[in-house]
Parts: sequence; C-alpha cells; structure tokens
Amino acid sequence: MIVRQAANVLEIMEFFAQTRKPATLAEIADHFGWPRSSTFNLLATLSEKGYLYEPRPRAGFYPTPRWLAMARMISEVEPLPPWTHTLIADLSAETGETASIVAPAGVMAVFIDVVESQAAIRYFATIGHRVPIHATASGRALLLQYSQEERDSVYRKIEFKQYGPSTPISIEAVEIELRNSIARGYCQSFADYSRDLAGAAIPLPIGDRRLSVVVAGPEFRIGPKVPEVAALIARTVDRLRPKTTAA
Amino acid sequence: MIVRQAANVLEIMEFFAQTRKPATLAEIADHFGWPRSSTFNLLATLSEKGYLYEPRPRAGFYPTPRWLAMARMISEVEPLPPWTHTLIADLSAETGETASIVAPAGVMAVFIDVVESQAAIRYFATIGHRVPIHATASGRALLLQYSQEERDSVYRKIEFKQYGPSTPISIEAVEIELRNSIARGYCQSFADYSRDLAGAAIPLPIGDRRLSVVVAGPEFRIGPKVPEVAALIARTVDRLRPKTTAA
DNA sequence: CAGATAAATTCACATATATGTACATTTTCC
DNA sequence: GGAAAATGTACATATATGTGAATTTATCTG
Repeated sequence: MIVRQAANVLEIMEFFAQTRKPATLAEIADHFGWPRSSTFNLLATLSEKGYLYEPRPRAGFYPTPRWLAMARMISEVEPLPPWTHTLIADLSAETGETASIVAPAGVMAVFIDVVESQAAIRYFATIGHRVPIHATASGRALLLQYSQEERDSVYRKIEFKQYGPSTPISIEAVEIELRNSIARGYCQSFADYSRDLAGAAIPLPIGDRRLSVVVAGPEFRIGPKVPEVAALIARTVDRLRPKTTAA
Repeated sequence: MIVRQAANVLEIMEFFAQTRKPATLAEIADHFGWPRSSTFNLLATLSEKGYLYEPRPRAGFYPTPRWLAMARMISEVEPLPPWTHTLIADLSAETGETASIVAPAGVMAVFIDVVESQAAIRYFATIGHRVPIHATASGRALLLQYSQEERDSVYRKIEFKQYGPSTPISIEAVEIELRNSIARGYCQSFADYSRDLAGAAIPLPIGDRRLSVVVAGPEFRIGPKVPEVAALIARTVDRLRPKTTAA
C-alpha cells in the first residue's frame, strides 16, 4: 500500500527542485490537481515543521535550507569515495552514454550516482531511479556478489514479468544468465527490462558494500559495442580504484 | 490540521540524520512507537519512490543520495551570499553565542542559517527553527522592513500569547517596541518568547529579500552586553557586506 | 475607490486510510 | 540442528483524514 501523503511530500519537493522558484498554494494545488484545502493542510504541515517558508511576502512558499542541512547529515555517512564519481564521469565521457553506480534495494536496484549522456537520444536516469535486480545488467552485477542463500531469498520475492523479449522469467533463467556473466566477465542486458535499452555492468564491491557500475544507452548505438564497453569499464575501474583499499 | 503521514516522512528523515546509520523496519517502528504495519507501508512508499535503499543485505534501510541531489537543486536557487555565513561565524566566534540569519514565514520567523555557540549553556537552535515574528528580536528586525499595510496584515493573523513576562500582547505593544527599536538602532528581546533567552538583531535586506541577523544566548550572560553586541553586529555587517551590492 | 475576482482558510461529513490481527519467513540461541 | 523469538508481509475493518462547499481575506480593474 502506498502512503499517499508521504508520496505527496516527495512530489512537492520534486516540484520545487524542478521549478526552482517559490510557488503559491494555488499554483501547487493546480499543478497537481489537488484540492486547495488539502494542499493547504500539506503546506501548513511542512511549514510548521520548518521545511517551508515565505521568502517574500505573497510570493508563495519555498523550501528552507533545512532540507540541505538534513540531506548533508545523512549523506556524510559513508559517502561514495570520490573516485567512483570520476569513474562514471570518465565512462560517460568516453562512451557518450549514461553511466551509473548502482546499489541493491530488495528486489530492486537503485541508482545512487548518475552521469547522464549528452546525446539527444539517451538513457534518461536519475539518482533514485529503480530497476528490477534480476532483469538488468546493473542488478545482476549486484546479484553476483550475493551468496546462493541470499540470492534464493531474493528470488522468492521476485514477481517474474515479461518486460521484454529477453527478460529472464524464471529463477533458472536468472541463474543461467549469472553463470554466463561470470564466464563472459561482465553482465549485459538487451532490452531485458526497458525497450530499446542495452547496457554492460560489472560488480563494484567497496568495503562491505555491494555496488555495481553500469553503462547503458539505446540498443542500436551501444548494442554492438557492449563487449568493448565492458572492457573499458574494467580498465577504468582498475585505473581509478586506489590499490591500497582494493577489495 | 496537521497531515500526519507528511510529518512522519520528515520525522523518519530526521531520525536518519541523527542516527546516521541504516535502520530496520522494527527499529524504526519501535523508536517512534508506530505499528509495524504502518511503518511497513511508509518505508515501502519511500523505497518505491527511490528515496530509501538497503545498503547491505539485512542491515535495514537508509536514505539514497537522492535527498542530497534534490536538496542541492532546491538550494542552488538564490543561495545566501557566502559572506552571510562568514558574518554569523564571526559573530558567534567573537561573542561566544549563537548567531543566525532569519527569514519571514507568515507570523513566524525561520532560521535559515545558524552558527551555534560552543558554550556548554547555549541557545540551541537549528536551521528550520521557527519563532513568533512579533515576540523575538530577529522577528521584529524583519517586521521593520515591512510597510505599515503588510505589518497590519500580519498582525491580524497573530495569536497574542503571554510567552514570558515581557511578551508584547497587543498590536500597539508590538508597534511601540518597533518604534523603540528604530530609535535604539537595533532590536532586542529579553525572554519575550523563550525563558532566560535574550538577543540582539538588526535587519539584513539582501536584494529584495527581507532577512535579519540575530545573536542570542542566555539572559544572564548576554543581557548586560546587548548594546555592545548590537554594535558589533552592525560593524561586522558593514565590514563584510560587499559595497557594490548593498541595498 | 468601489465592485468584482481570485486566493486563502475553516468546518462537517463521507470515504479513503492506518492499524490490529494473523501468517510467513528469517535469525538467534541453546 | 531444532525450537523459539524476532522480523517482515497481507488483509479486513473501524476510524482518523481528506475534501467540497461556504466564508473570509486579499488583489485586481475600470
């Protein structure tokens, strides 16, 4: 079950992150199609808690810097080492595609850092983006780091859906693909989950955290180059990862 | 009316900002005294939206860097000029008290930047902290920047309460205090709102934004020094504010 | 400066939603 | 290695909550 008002808080904040300017109650209500009265209650709650203020009289609400202060607190803990961002920045620059660092979240994989392609046709992904762990290159690069028991536990919760022609729709299919990935030396996906999308990924354990790096883009562009992209990822990780802290 | 689940989202995030480590469903539910099932729904919603993930298997949830990305987006807009932070840092260092930048939010004043005193007994305030605009030095320094009509409009919404012995409990009392502040050259408060708390503030218009600077601390320590603290604030603003962009 | 128009706020009620209970799964401890 | 404890998940139901309509307040326009 989705908690509506919790989701609404996130939507409001995303709204501000997009528009980047103060908005009045009416503007917000109209934008989301929410009743004025409900919007009023939500804004009042956020203001009450010190997360919204009125920068100028009658110019509407805007988030206080408290969001930033809180987010900084949260993200200071075990931040990703700086070289991981360099990694995806370099990969994106060299390949012209979108590169990301990915982490597990139950049966899903979450993008925790992203450098987007600059191409007109690109894989559009943002931090926080989620994809099925079993049906994506990045996700399978995470599964490779699990023990058999841990994988089984995840499998039990997966709802196998035919997202695309090549989606693995059984535990065996996933396990086979994992074995192939080991043999191949990297994980790949050709529209397993998203139409027209292909990508290459490898595991990226950091400390005791299980992460992965992925480069993905439109199938017609990246498809034929997947092996060399995978090799490039491996080389770039080797180059950037500090030798002393290597897992 | 307060929107409970909206407030709960904020509480959860504040919880993570404090503990700075992943937490399981059970830990969160117990900490807040929430039912497991409700906590489950909330965490599911936040995860679904890409704001929570599971860094390590079975180690619980933690916010994704998406919070930081979003907060950065929001705060990039008209950030406070860097000298304002220097301002309160210097003031706090010189006086040993807590110094803040404050902005209006209806009948309240919000702390949008804070440098805390290092003293054992100190004014404890954080970014997002809210105080009544009419019953605090910082708030009155904001009101001084309003036109008479704008002030009247604010007054109509104020619920006058006797927070302390010297709280102004009528429009006239507030207006008189404002006139006194102008004559005096700064705003002051002696436990008008919080017990044992005294402070000095002056308006700090930046562009078309109406802000104020305040230095506040325990009455016994800062009380006798309020005039010199006020003079120090004025001098420090003069020193740090760029001449070219002065309002 | 009225009169009109739009926005913000309040409130009572129907309905969407949080939760108690039951079940499944995982982990801990002996 | 097996039983007990803890944790995570699903669902029906009573109730807390969101909302439409009415009221008040602010803003625009001629």
